Amino acid sequence: MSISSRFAVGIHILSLIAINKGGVNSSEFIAGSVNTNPVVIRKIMGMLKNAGLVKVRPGIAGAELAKDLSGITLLDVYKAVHVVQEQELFNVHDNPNPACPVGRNIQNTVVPLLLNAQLALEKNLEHVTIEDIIKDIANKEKISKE
Amino acid sequence: MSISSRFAVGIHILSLIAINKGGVNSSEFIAGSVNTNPVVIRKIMGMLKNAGLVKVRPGIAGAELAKDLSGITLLDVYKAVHVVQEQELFNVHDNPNPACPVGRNIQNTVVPLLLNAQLALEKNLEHVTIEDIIKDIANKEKISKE
DNA sequence: TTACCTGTAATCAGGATAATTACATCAAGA
DNA sequence: TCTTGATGTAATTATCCTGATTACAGGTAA
Repeated sequence: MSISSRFAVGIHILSLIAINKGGVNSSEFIAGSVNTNPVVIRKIMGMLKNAGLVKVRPGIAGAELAKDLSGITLLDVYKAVHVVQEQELFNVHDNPNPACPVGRNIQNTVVPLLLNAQLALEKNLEHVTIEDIIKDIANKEKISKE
Repeated sequence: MSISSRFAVGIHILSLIAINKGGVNSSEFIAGSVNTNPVVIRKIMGMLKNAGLVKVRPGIAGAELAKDLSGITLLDVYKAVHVVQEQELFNVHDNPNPACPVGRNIQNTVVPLLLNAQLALEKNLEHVTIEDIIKDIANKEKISKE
């Protein structure tokens, strides 16, 4: 099991739009940087648009950020691209045997614990913004030029 | 995307073995409580055995815990049943374009952040033991009898 | 020997992913 | 207005994982 790369691609897209501000961020241009098909980019871009992170219009080439860099967290992206259903990171078997003490209690016992773990993950993602990513990339570029 | 229910079933199995201590925990018995096929149980049991959490022997009915209840954490179970590959909860697209400043840095920038989030999840699981689960089940049973 | 268990390979349907083709729709310039 | 080139989306495909199931090899004890 692995969380879809849509998430990482979403981060890539937003970072690229931010860094290439002024340039024309068409789906083909972005696909070239991500190294995938433009349709894949447009699909993910649609999700980012629905989440209010990005402005795109049919027929007009290019995309812009709809929010300030520092106002977009990785959690925003994660939720936007629907890589994990709400409260469903962990799958729990259903229909355990109600005639068994373990069977009839396991769900109520385990589900809150797993939700808690999922929450810990998501809280962590909330503390990083696209601005942080951009700064890190700029930093790495600077270092490599030295 | 969803993390395989093997994890929840693994917890179920260990809890059942603990509570039914003294009884014969055959794969068929456990399957009856989980409500699945005995082969599914045996496969997961094999993983729990490889991880040193459980003792089972070919030909002999029943399984026992190989460790103390309080010494088995949810993280132990999670790792035992291989629901998430080491350091691969998040999938990152490969071969981004090295000719692009974002493309050539995105992996080195994003991977550590995602690993960090995965670690937050796993740390959380480490703080809960099978003993906690058993106590919670016992508690819920007691309440429901009142 | 018989009966019953564990271990495991093989198969199957169902669902998700990522890539791709095809096409409808829209906007702007010649 | 017509052409060009972009976005939006449906449909298809190969690949992979899951969970259930059948089948059978091998172990253990009465």
